[in-house]
Amino acid sequence: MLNSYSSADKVLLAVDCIIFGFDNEGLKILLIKRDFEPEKGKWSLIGGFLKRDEVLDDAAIRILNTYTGLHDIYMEQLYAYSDIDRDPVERTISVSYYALINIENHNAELIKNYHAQWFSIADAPNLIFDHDEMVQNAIKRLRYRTSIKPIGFELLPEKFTMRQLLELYEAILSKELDKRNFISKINSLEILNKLEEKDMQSSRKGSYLYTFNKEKYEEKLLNDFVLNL
Amino acid sequence: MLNSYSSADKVLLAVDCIIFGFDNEGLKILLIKRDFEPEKGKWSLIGGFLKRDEVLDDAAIRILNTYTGLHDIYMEQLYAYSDIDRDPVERTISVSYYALINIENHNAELIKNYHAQWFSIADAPNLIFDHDEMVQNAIKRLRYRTSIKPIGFELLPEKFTMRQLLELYEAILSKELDKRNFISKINSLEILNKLEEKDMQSSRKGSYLYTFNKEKYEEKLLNDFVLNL
DNA sequence: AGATAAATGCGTAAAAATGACACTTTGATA
DNA sequence: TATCAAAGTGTCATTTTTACGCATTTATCT
Repeated sequence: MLNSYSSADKVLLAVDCIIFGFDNEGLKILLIKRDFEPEKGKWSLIGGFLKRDEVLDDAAIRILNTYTGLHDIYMEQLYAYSDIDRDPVERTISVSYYALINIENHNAELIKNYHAQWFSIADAPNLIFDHDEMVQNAIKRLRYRTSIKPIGFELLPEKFTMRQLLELYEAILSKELDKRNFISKINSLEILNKLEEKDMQSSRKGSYLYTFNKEKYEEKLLNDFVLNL
Repeated sequence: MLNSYSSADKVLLAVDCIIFGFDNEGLKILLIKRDFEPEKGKWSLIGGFLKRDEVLDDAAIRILNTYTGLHDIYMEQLYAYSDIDRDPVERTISVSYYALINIENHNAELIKNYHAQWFSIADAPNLIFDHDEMVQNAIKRLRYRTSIKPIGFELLPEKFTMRQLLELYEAILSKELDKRNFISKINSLEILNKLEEKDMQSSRKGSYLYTFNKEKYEEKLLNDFVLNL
């Protein structure tokens, strides 16, 4: 009985996480200042190596937790990067994962302790290796996802205004949307609960707060649709 | 200067290729009868191991060539599969690639010598490991691709009839399409050249042959669109 | 009390896309 | 020359999308 493919080469397999967040200022990504060589002190995606007895999805979760304290984050696999010299130390293939999370919910404190930091997409620093390319591809995927699945549950606070949702979509798609049409399209998805309560920060009149209807939201997640914004 | 990440585990990295082809009979995939253990003699995707100094894209090309003699095939990366026991011999992560190719152009002879064989999607045998899952995901991706990029250049003969193109789309999407609407939608893409020449096999009247307008086709490949069939 | 500013809600006209549908043409064959 | 089988071709009603307009509501600011 065969117990190894002896002639085949083994390589290091890494995972890098692109974590998107959103707040009043716009779409952000979570980066860390690398605390080991090479490129120590430079900004990078949150990454680490796959262990021998670990599934990639789990590795992504573990690595994210190790560097940020974040847990219960659902990430999706994106792409495997394999340029020979992408990591100058040793041949490493890296599989990228991405997630959307709610910045407020996820304890800025903890992230701080771990030296992770949010950056606006627009003015993020240059990243090490091929991480900038990974981020660009992740943004592309995020845009696509936006057109076939509802987005927001993961990125907005529990209660949010229509304007916030609109601004989220505008930030992801990086284009302006007509408020009236946007509202009626979103309403037609039937994934929101309108609350009695209003947010009085934003204006004198105040704007109604909404929450996501979790059940309907998840139903929509299962069955792709086309959302034309 | 650091020259290894000594504490990290190394793993085998494989590539598996899902090769789609099309002929009068419909959409097919190319499989091989495994000539080594484990699962020797069973049907499987065309796969092999990444070499230490090789990029994944190149590995896919090399492996496909090794087992089928095919060359100059453009493949796209799909997904990395990493279940712990997906390969019973040794921990192996596999990255799947897929391609569309023209069955006729690619020399049935050569494929035969290499023991590779075309199977209709519908009645392909069960495959080893997680290869069935890989195929299902590739079909999903192929359908998606169909809705945002033109397809056919890779799958049809140089000259083809509208009916052939229609049947290709029907095979990929596995649904019937209205001939008249299909033709006008395809024409609106402006990627076809209508020839003077007719194909007289198909009917007494004969049907016009078309070729792809390579330039416009590739322009469309760059800029995604939405094709609603 | 009145002005203000933003949110909301209703509406609609024009443009675009979708989808359903049927008859004519053609060349080979008998 | 009548028949056949497949190719080829256009119209129109409906729905969806888009781009706006505008009157109303309401808490606050003066």
